[in-house]
Amino acid sequence: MKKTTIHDIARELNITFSTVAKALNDHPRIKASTKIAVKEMATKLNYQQNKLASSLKSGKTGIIGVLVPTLDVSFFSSVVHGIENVMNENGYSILLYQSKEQQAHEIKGIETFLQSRVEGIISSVSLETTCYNHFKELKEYGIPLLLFDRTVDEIGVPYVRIDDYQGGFIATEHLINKGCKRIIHISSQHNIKIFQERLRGYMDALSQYNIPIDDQLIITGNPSIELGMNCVKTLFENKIYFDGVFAFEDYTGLGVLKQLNTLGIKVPEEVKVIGFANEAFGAHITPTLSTVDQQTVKMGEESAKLFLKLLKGKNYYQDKAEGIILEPILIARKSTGE
Amino acid sequence: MKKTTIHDIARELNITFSTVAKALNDHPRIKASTKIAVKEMATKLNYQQNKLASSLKSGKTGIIGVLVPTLDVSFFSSVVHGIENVMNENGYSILLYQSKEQQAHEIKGIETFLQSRVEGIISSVSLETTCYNHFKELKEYGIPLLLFDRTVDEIGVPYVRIDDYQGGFIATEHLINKGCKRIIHISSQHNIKIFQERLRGYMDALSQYNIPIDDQLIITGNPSIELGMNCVKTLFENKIYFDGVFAFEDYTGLGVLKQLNTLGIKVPEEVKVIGFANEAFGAHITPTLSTVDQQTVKMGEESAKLFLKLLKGKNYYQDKAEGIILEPILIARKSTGE
DNA sequence: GTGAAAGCGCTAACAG
DNA sequence: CTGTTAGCGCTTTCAC
Repeated sequence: MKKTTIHDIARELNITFSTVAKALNDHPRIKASTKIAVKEMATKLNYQQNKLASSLKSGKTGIIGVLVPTLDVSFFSSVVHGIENVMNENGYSILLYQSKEQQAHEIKGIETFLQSRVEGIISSVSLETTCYNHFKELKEYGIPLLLFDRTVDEIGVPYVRIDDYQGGFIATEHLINKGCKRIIHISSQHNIKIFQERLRGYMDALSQYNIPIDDQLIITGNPSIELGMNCVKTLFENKIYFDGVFAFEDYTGLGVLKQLNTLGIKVPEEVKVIGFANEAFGAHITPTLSTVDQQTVKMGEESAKLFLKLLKGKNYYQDKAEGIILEPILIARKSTGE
Repeated sequence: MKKTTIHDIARELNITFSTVAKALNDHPRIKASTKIAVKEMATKLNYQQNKLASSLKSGKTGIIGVLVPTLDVSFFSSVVHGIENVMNENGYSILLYQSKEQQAHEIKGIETFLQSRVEGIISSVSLETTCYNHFKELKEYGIPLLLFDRTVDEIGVPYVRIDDYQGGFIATEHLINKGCKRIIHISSQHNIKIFQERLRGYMDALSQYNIPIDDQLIITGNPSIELGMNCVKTLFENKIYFDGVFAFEDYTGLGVLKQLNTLGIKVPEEVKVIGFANEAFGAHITPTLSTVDQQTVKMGEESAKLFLKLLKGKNYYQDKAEGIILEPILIARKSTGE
């Protein structure tokens, strides 16, 4: 069935389509009575405005591209949830793309967005991205870009993330306060700023409390339960003593708990463990896992709000990129003896 | 900066824009040399096809609307993850909308999709939807619609879901096999088919094993940890004996475990518990929670595949709606004594 | 108040 | 092999 257009409405009412267009857009110079007539006819004919046409003409699509590594990780889906909420309230729609942690997909996603003439892009950089030209070009083209969580300074665009340095610091400090002296830090093997910041927070906390930094105690790998398990196994086999573990994300922390349990090492009595991200399972496992909350939904909402605020200003790209740093929140639970 | 169009390319090359258009679309009657020249110029000028214009003209947007209650529940985000994967591989983009479990938002979402001229909609019905006209109209308009998980027969469109009856049956049967005689079922207060089917499976399993159905043992409420906790508390206070609980979803099952633990009732020795959905936390809590897996990512992928298959046929809406029923998979863990 | 007309950037006949 | 032409459905001056 053919969709009805403003021409159909015009024909029925014996007026021109341009009058119909104005009536539907509540143009001030259109008589109230014809506005009513037009709108009645519109609903009668099931008229739905063709946004393709109006966007083509007006140059505004009302669409924001959201590019994330995957939706199958609660962190990202929560953030997207927050983004969609705010964007939706402000009349924008979300075009969704998953990079699958691959640079090639990221590039394709941005290309798709450009072709769809999105009014801006909100993204979190994939782990395997090493070259940022596809993001930098957006800036040159004047397409608004905002990065959240996995931000990259070099790109120089507005950003929203938590203070990962602070998060790493308070997590480590918490372990120190609970009496830990030899604290393992498990981090990422990837060159991702947020993980490096957590590491920096870890090191500074140790320094501040006069605990020597031991390279043996810093281990890297790919975020996973297995990583946590393997770390503990290896440390144990190499007879490296430790009494605290700060894992850069909760699944790795979970692996640590599992392996400690397998080895019969008591948590929190012998070893205390803290993760990062406040994944849903942490509050329900035994022992409950201490962690650092990243305010995911809020991160999405703040991303959308900052984006819209900048969009409403004259030029999105100011002299220096504005950003929001959310506070990491320590969630102390049983795994650190709370 | 003004976006470059085929006219810009044409001007640079002293040919007409229609030749450029054909060259870019690899039209057979265009000389190889000019195709090369055009494509080189296109990349040189950073040309990006304007899909708004091409969609407007061709009537094909390559966009699918995905309407789900929320992304802040891992079930839905996993399914959307699966949908996006398959759609992306097939050259489609996803326009995302969350209904927030409200009929009004659902209606607005569909309206947005219609205005954006999506080529179809994949959705899961909100809990608070009582009137399905907004979905039925899509069928009348000939807009392809596919429902997953929370499907509604009355709407009469293609669907993908698991066999919830079977899921309810095997969950209950599992408890019976483990020796339970008085099995609580916690279900939804909403009139949602999938939950009613789980209930039906529960009742049939009891009947088949000659266990009387006792209305006292069937409780309804809103899916949540609190629901599970309150159910156990109430049963206990009313001195209603039970030795098994089948919760219609995992969070409710988790609440049951928590409250049983608080009351000092041993799981699985005194009471066995099984949930439904295989949420991420279930494998990591203590005791690990038995559950029924819904194959979420596969559900998304199958939804997209069936949708695309029907779309490629002559008419999407056949005589009778085709559907895929995925098999529920019993995940037996410690909470049922596995 | 309403109408006429131009044009957004592209596709797809049809003409040469 | 390339060019001409007519729209897709809308927004937006400018005229009346």
